[in-house]
Amino acid sequence: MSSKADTPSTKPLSNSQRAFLALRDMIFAGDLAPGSDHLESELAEQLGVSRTPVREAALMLESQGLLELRPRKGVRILPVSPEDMAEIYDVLTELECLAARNAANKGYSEPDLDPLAKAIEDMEVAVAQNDLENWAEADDRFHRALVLLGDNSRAATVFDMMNDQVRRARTVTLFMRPLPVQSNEDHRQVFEAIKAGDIGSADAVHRAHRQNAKNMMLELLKKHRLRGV
Amino acid sequence: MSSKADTPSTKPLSNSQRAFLALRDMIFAGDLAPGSDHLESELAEQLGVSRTPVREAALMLESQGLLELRPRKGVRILPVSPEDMAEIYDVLTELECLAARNAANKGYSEPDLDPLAKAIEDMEVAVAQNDLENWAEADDRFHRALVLLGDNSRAATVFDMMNDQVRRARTVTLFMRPLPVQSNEDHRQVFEAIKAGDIGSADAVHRAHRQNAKNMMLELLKKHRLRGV
DNA sequence: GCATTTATTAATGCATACGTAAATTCATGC
DNA sequence: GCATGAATTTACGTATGCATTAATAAATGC
Repeated sequence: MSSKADTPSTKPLSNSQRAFLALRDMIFAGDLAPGSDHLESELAEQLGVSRTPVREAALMLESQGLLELRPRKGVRILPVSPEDMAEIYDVLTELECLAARNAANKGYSEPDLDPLAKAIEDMEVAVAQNDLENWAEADDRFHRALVLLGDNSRAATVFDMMNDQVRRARTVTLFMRPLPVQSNEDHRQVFEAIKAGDIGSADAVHRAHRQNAKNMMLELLKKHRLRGV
Repeated sequence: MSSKADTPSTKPLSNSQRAFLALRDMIFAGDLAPGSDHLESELAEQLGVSRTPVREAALMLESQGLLELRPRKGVRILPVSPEDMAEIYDVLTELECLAARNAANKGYSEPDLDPLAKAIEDMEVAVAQNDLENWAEADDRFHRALVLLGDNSRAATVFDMMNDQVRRARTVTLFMRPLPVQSNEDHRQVFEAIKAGDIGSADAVHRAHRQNAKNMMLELLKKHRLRGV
């Protein structure tokens, strides 16, 4: 599951870009554990390339806040503490609410909102089937579609960065949480507000939705003593 | 003028980091013009290092949105269109208002707010002396101090990135704008709201302040036909 | 004279080599 | 047995070299 739009055009990826994606996936999959150190040379060998592309990938990942280059200690996968997660949720909330207001303000027609509608449907089906994995995927899709409708590429880029970290935490906490019934109701309300062009409501409902998500996540991290995800 | 906190500790900067700072400054100073292309080898020669640190610096600058690496065309300094600037201001507005609310909510004592007070004073002196350069510097200081009081390191990092771009545009437009008298009044109101712990007011006042700044900047860019700053 | 193909150039992406400085091990003195 | 200092290892930062391939120029055919 990649956060960037998967362009179907088959452009030849450079080794650096592949290393970037590979390392990112390894971090999300937990193959590179939070807090762990890894030598550039080891990673290079694992990926079957020289140190150069690994280093370049590491520099990019560093500016995305996923790891840290520490001279002579290797790259350190940054753990995300509950306090970090609170920060991340706060930023996400602002950016998504900005998007929700912009979307409501633009007077989108129904087809434009299809991605939102589809994601909502999928979430409802998933909840009915008790399928949390598919729910999480559709939930992610909803939030990203919302941000795209906000039509602010910089907000979208920052959203992707932050959302990556949430995804990482969610893979750990997904099965600890109750069924997201209220969440689905929230999404529908946000959708209706945007469709109706009700800017204030879109912001308010989505803000409350995100606040709940934040509290839920922090509760889970606290309850299960997950201090560095 | 660096956006990162200037740590007084004299740590030996690597060539890559120096190249990063040097290139960034060259972009802000206009030595590397928006839209211009530059070969890695040229830049390397200018900076007196090999291509490697230049490349690493370019990668970092790319993820900050200041330039773009285009195979065989060199690095391209990204121009910032008025539409881009609108996006940037919208993101900045959200992050700063988040900070203003958080700051108001924390119940800071007077000494904590000193950086804000000092910046406001300096701005008033600068305006009285018709010194726009010093005003801009103090204004920047105010906004950054505000974000720091918001106590969200991720928001601060993103703020720095976006604010860099505004600074670049402001060096061009600074002397086209009227004296920022209203702006100073706004700052004082934000300060008072934070001191009083009035979250709603801090958000509302600062939001309006930022909206004005955005409109002013966009007007200037439009009026002077500056389509790629 | 124009289009198409071939040859040349040149800049990148990447591997590799190497000096340097940190970290570790070992040795030595007390 | 411990601390201090010397020797060694090691990982990084950076320079360099080279193969690849896009871009440009040249050449050929019609």
